[in-house]
Amino acid sequence: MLLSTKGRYGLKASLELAFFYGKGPLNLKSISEKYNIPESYLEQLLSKLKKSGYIDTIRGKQGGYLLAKEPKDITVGMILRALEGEITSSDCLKNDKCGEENTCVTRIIFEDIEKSINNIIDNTTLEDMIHKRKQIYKEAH
Amino acid sequence: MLLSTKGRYGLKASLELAFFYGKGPLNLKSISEKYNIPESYLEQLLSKLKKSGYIDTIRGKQGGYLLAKEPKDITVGMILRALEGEITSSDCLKNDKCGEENTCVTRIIFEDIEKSINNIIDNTTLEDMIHKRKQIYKEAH
DNA sequence: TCTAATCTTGACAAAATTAGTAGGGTATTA
DNA sequence: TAATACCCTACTAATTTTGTCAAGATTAGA
Ligand code: FES
Ligand code: FES
Repeated sequence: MLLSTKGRYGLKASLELAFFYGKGPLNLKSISEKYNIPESYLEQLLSKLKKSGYIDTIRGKQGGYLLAKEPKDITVGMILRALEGEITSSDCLKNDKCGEENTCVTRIIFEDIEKSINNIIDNTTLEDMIHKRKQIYKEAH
Repeated sequence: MLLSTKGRYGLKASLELAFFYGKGPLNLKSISEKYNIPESYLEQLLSKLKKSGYIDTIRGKQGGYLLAKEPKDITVGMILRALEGEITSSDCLKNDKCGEENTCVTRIIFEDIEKSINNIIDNTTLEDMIHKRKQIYKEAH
């Protein structure tokens, strides 16, 4: 499996923040309840996203989390990498554990897979996803 | 990470068998030594591939493993799925743990990723990889 | 000022998965 | 018939995932 719940939870939360961009902070509980994500776990994820610079926080009453940049300037890849680390098809690509180095054929296909994954996640912004959500709602109603 | 060592080891071994297709069986030790894969571990993987019908075995002296079909009839996807189970970007796609079901936007991107992965692994056969290996050797020498 | 709401931090723990190890059993053939 | 090689199951170690918990810091608003 490419992504764990970290990426899934974190991306959903980011998307929620993107949806509220410009409308004030969202607190942890509201997000964790809406998407049924354990509060303390989500907290850790949002903390990572903050350290990576994608999220800002406001402490104290009425505080919460908000996107640090415009939705169009945050890609899905940024969020996923902040949470899951490098997104890779096989870790031999990063740590060359293979031994065959330059003549490994298996490597070629792993690279192909990885390129196509990166191509998707690096070319989809949170704004793109908001647009898609709007389309979905239109179709549903 | 999309693939564990299971898929990596197993794909390498399968490729080795594909390379020797029609030239008699290869024994476990020769493969495990060549690619530096723990013997007993590889044994388990090859056993799975046998149960899935991609590999035949010959017991006893002079025995070993051989591909059960022509390299052109075995895809990378078949091997990987036999070893790793369903290849997926996020398991919410299989077990709909999400709760939003039909209106989940996050799901869309996971589906895109998965399609592009499947597109690659289902359209690459072991024979394709053998051709690539030959090209690589030509370039290297 | 007091207090409740909120994020902050770091340690801890349970569960699941991965990556092996080990060893006895079975079939084949030189 | 002995050596070779696959077969099978159980066990273990290591790692990662998926949380839980508690004490603290900050702030808005009564
Ligand atoms: S580099 Fe990944 S298997 Fe060779
Ligand atoms: S279906 Fe996967 S996050 Fe909604």
